[in-house]
Order: sequence, then C-alpha cells, then structure tokens
Amino acid sequence: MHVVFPFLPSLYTSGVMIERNEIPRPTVKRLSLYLREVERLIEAGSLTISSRKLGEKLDIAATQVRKDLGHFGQIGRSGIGYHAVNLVSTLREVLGLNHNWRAIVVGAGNIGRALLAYPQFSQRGFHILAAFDEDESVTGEVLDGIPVHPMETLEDYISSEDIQLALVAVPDSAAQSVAERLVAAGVHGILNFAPIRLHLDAAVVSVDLSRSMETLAFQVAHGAREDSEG
Amino acid sequence: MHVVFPFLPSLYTSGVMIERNEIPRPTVKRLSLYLREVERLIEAGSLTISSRKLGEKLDIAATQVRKDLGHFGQIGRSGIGYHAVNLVSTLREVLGLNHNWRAIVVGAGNIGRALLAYPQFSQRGFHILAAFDEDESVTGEVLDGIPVHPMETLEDYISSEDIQLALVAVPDSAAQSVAERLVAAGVHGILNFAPIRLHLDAAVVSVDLSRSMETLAFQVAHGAREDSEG
DNA sequence: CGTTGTGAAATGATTCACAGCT
DNA sequence: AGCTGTGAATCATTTCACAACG
Repeated sequence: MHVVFPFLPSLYTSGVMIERNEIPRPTVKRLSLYLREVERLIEAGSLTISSRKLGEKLDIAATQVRKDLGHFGQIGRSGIGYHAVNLVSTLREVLGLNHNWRAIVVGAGNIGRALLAYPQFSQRGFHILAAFDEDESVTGEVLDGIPVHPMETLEDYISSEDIQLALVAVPDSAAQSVAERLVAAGVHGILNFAPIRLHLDAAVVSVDLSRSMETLAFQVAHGAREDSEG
Repeated sequence: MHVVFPFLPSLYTSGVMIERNEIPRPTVKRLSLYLREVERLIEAGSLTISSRKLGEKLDIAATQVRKDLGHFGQIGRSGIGYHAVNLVSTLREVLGLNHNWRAIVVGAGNIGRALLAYPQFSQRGFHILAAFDEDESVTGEVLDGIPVHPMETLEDYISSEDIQLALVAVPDSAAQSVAERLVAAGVHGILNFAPIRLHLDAAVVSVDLSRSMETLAFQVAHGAREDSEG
C-alpha cells in the first residue's frame, strides 16, 4: 500500500523538494528511525553519516537506507555520505515535524494519563494542550500540567484552539463515536488505542497492545528469535 | 521476512496441525485481528463465518482471509464458511494463547502503571504477576493488585516464578541492559516501550509511541486518509 | 448460488550490481 | 578506497481466476 502525495505538481517547502510520486509505506515507517538515529549520531559528534553506518545501528541494509533517502532527491555525496544536520532537517521536513502540532488526549484513564506524562511528545513538536474525560471526578483537575475538561466541551475546544491531532484512549465501545466527534469538529489525525478498526475520513494510526502481546506470544511459542514492530 | 517453525516434522497439539513450513509475517499480524473479530461475531450470535464477512469487518480482502487461514489446513467448508467456535480455537492455538503466559512489568513509571491496569491482558491469558522498579519510594507498594519489587530481586523472581514474558517500560538508557538481564534470567519474550532497537537472543516486539505519532504526522501532512498500524 | 482452497499472475519491496563521483 | 544513486533481479505478498464443494 502506498501513501499518495496529493499535491500537484510538487510540494516545495523550506528547501526540500518532494516530487509528486509515491513513497512506499515501509519507507515512511523507517524515516522516523533514521531521524532518531541521526540525531543520536550528531550528539555523538558525527558531521557526516554513511548509509552503512546508519544501517548498522538500525539493522537495516545500507542499500535500503539509500533507496529510502533517494526519494528526497540527491541529498548525499559520493565518497562522503550524508551531511548529518541537513539530513535531520530533510527528515523533519518530510515527516511534517516542522509544523507545531496541537493535540489533545481523550480519555484520562490509565493510558491517557501515561500519554499526558510522556516527555518525548513535546520534544518532537507534539503539544498536548488538554485532556477530556466523561468522569466528573477527574474533570477540572490538572494532570501533569494539563487540564482535564468535560466531554461536552470537546467540539468547542477543538475549533477554538485549532486542534489537529487527538490521542484516543477511551473504552473500546466509545472509540468509534468519540472519533467521529473529533473528526467532525476538525481533527485530522487520530492515534487510537482501542483494539478496533476506526472508519473515518481522517488519518488513523492504531496502537494495539493486546495484538502486540499476541504477536509476541506467537513468536515465543514458535521459537522465533527476531525483532519486529508491534 | 518469515517466521520459521523450527519443529520437525510438525507440531501437533490439541487438534490443530501446523505443517512445518512458513507463515508470512503479515499473516501472523492479522491472525490476532481475526481472533478478536470472530469472538465478537460469536458474541453477536454467528455460528458460522465466511471469509467475506470477516474481511468486511476488518477491511481485508476475502481472498486474503482465506489465504491466511489456509495455512492451518482445510478448516473451512465450501458454501458454508468457517465454524466460528472451531476457528477461535484454531486461532488461539496457533497464536499460542492456550499457554498460560507468566509475565512481569519492569519500570513502574507512567507507562508501566498503565500496563499493570490494562484489563485486556489477563482476559487473553497474559498474567502479570509482579512489577519491578529501581525507585525505593515505590518498591514494596501494591499497584492495581500487583506488587512492586526492587530491581535487585529480578533474576531470582524470574527463575523461581518461571516468568516467560516481560513488558519493559524503563528509561531509554536502561532498556538494553535491563533486557539483557531479563533474557539471561530466562525471559523468552519482551514487549519493549523504549525507542531503541534491542539486540537480544529473544523475541522482541516494540511499541514506539513517538514513531507512531510521527507516522501520523506524516499522513496528516501529506493528506493521506488511510488507516495503518502504529 | 455462495463458499472454500489454491495455482497463477500481478503487484510491491528489498537486494544486487555497478556506474560514477569525491 | 569509500561512497551514493539507481536500473535490474530477486524475493515476498496480495490479488485474480476458477475448480470443486454444499
């Protein structure tokens, strides 16, 4: 399955040109890994990074790395590698991380609270501005510096605060209807923690903990000794 | 990439025969979805389930469903579909869910605590028996009915309690060394929440929240309107 | 007629091989 | 020598097409 760039004829922003074509889904998922690893290597003093060095750290073939990065034009230099700082900025640009994302958490149960306290989000430009919950014993409180509002105020908040992303950690039975409210109110992307397939006119990424555990159980039961994403 | 069944010449347990051959990785990841959906359909009164009905619910092509289930022998009936109850038991068997999995959580921070309270695990046969943390202010406590032990007792506990799985939610910098201790002490599978690639002689499934958010950001930034796993 | 199971074809992704640059 | 970029080849997965069954 491919993600199609719907821009015609090309997207040109802050120096990174992306031709109107397709980026394979597996590539998109690796971009995030590359970004994090390049940042680590810069931290460790690297000015320039070869596809081989990057691939070694991540257990990805060097030629795979080059094919992936090749989608963004000829950004490397023969005999040298990739300019580390430029590579970070290309990856951030492509992933959409230059945007300042405004997000909310819906559902202030155990998972919701863990998300409120997750420090990596704000470091990455994902700003969680509020949480929402149905339970009156929690609304009005401030958890980890983030206010919890009642569900009735959801739509008003999303439009007045210009919220683009929502992290949905509500009970399974409520997930579809909550997600519909979010999208109707203007949210464009949802990170879903309920183990159901949401049917929406929006981007959805799901984190399914039971499924991850079952994949793990399968691997252990069958003696597989190999990493995989959950 | 394939998961190879290391059994010769075949695995035969409680009625389900799996020939010694390979099951594609994408198939394994769908099995879990099938199981959950079939359970829901049984709940809703279905005795028999067709590949088309199952596929519709999950947005998976009917022929994909049939190819996937075809790995476990000829378990469907032409003109009828699959016997719902038998299908559940085949899927549970294949996924290794008949086993009573004994697990621990390492790291009793925000994510660790959310995992301790996650009800779906025990429903699925994953029993979390204890948590471990370095912080003395939390060791000795009981969270959601689960005791938190000090890290020094990790190895003894794993071997004496016969722990097979560990959910690792420790700081990034500690993840690799903690995971090594777990595997050395006898753990066979790790669900890893740190955004690093663990190098271990064990099955590893990783849940990477930042990466999921970045994949979501990419999709929103590029106008994709399609679900994906995180 | 609706359904499964399955070879064959098509599609998609990774790896190879190597030309060309530094 | 070490490196990127990329067409070609290989490998993996999905989809098609259809025979056989209920």
